[in-house]
Amino acid sequence: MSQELPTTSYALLGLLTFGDDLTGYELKQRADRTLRFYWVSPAMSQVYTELERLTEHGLVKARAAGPNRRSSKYSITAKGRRTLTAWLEDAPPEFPVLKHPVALRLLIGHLVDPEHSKALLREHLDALAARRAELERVRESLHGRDAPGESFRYPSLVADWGLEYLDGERTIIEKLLLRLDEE
Amino acid sequence: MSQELPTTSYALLGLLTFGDDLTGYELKQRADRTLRFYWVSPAMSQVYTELERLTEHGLVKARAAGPNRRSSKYSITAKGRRTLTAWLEDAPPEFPVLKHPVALRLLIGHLVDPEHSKALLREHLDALAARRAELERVRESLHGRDAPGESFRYPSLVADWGLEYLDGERTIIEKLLLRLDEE
DNA sequence: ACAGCCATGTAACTCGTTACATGATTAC
DNA sequence: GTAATCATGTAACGAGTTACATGGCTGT
Repeated sequence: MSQELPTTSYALLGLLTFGDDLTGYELKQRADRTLRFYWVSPAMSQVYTELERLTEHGLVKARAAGPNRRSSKYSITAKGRRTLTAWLEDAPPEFPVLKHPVALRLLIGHLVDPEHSKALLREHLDALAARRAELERVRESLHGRDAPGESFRYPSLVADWGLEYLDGERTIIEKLLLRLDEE
Repeated sequence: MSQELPTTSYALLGLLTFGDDLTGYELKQRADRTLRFYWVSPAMSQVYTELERLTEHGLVKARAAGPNRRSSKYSITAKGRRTLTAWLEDAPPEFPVLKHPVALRLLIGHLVDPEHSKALLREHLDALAARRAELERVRESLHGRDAPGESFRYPSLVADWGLEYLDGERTIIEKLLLRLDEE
């Protein structure tokens, strides 16, 4: 009863609980601004597939918006809200999964020149900074609606979490670079 | 030329570069002690599938060990070593992917009682501590072969990275809990 | 008129999983 | 002798991707 859909379905359903109706396209954009940092942002085609499945289960409902049946907006249903809440309350979360191509490469660093591993880590620092800037922009867009009780309270908490994670990673990499210099 | 196999294949191939030959079963065990923390530890059946594929590509070679053709050991070939090194040098790493069920749940925390979100985070602290203990045990098993130039230098660097990551996550969660108390 | 974005959807495919089947070896 | 662990493999499936096809809308 508590996890009969893939987690990505619940994630997308959750993005429809912020008070507005979205098209598939807009839902993908919201995923790019939120889910991407803590989960995955599904491909466009996957978003449509999920919306179809959620509709079949009665968890969302499409409303044709324009006169031309394009741009139909999806909204979460009462059943969808109940189902999502039950999932939150009953399904124990898995431990996070990290797929870290940089750590994986460092693991077998003995195959390449140490300078190469250092360059790898320095490039990762750049990528981290870029990712941080993206998330910082998202975080700023929530300002003003992020006080306790307001609609973006939780998204802003999670964004702060993400920012601190990225800062922590930067610190770790810098220390690793120092250790690699002691060769 | 540089990424014509899934990353998991290269990862398993990399685990065969530490100077010993392994059976599929032993390879899975090594993955559980290393890959699990920075990538994924593939299912047993997947390990055998990958070994088959790597054999087809000439990157590993099986040597029947016992008299009974069971327990055949796999070793990396010269071509496998060249291919893996080329992958390390030429294939630019993707940005890490984090699938974080706890962050995902907190994102839609407005659907549940704040006490529930706090319990979620406290349970996550327990899970983090357990994971840390596992990794700490792995880290300790590398002591003595982890000096610069020694075979487990890089695995130990990555293990330290993992430990610091887990410590950082703990700190972040503790701060989040404090902020949630200000409701 | 044309570029670029908005918008939806299908088909083929890959990765990786779970469930299942099977048997050898080791410890008690 | 029997339970646990070692060890290998197959089959069915699910989640999600890329590539492709299509067409509407907007700004210049």
